[in-house]
Amino acid sequence: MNKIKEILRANDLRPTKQRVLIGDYLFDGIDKHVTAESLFKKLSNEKRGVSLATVYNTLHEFCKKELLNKITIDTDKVYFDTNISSHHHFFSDKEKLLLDIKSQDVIISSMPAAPKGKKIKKVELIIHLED
Amino acid sequence: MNKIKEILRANDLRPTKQRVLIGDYLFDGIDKHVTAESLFKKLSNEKRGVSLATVYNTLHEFCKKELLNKITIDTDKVYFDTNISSHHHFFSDKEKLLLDIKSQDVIISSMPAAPKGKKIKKVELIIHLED
DNA sequence: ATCTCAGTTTAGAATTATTCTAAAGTATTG
DNA sequence: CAATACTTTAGAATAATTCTAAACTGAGAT
Repeated sequence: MNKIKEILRANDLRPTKQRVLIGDYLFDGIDKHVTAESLFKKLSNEKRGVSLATVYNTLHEFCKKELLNKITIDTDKVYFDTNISSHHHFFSDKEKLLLDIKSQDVIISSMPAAPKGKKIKKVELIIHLED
Repeated sequence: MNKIKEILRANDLRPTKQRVLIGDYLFDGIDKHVTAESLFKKLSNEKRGVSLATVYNTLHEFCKKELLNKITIDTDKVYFDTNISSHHHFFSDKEKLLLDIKSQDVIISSMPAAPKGKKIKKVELIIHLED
């Protein structure tokens, strides 16, 4: 029994070869930050490849199903985080390196109310680093 | 005496027509969020225009001199904030609307230490909104 | 004022992540 | 197995930004 296939079916996504390949890599139990490009390169080594378009499609589908967390911190690349529990990030602008912050390490003790007619979807704290 | 020229000179930037025009608009006392494109359009109405390349150059120079705050919240546009005091933002992903949060409305009572060899450059809290 | 030159502006080309398109392939259901 | 709706894919299209190299200009020296 392939865990990924279960997950895909549970989310109304057909377990195609490509999705299983991508899912197997992303959800192997180790938290990861990937970009479309990094994931594409990683999987190009596999015998059966996946096209870049499919990598994009799949990342977006996984995001929509909340299997991945999209992080837009940098203008020229979108990061996807396999850790979907609430947590924040360090980001080194120079190396374009994204690091997790343990959730207990940040305490936000006061937050504004959302503007009228809006709800809070997500709170994202980014600590930019320099040398 | 033109205030912008003073500011430019104080920051080792020659007070060219274009920089003065841009500075006059940006630093008129009213906090603003602009993108290169929005600023370019705004200034195109003026009699003497400014090229898009110059808008980009100038925004980056102003950022480097810390006259502006760069906000990268969205993959496809960079925002520049004329309010350089420490504060946070709401962002509506749907309308791509950026709103200031009054600095006293957010209290971060616990923060992690920076990783070894790094310093904290900037702390950015973004509250994503939905309807 | 005029000259000189480093600093600046500019149009247009180049770059690059991402999205789109439409044709070919495939999983699922009956 | 056949029908069909969902997927994948290569390559084109898009769009913000950066680059390039030529023309222009501000500021100090003469």
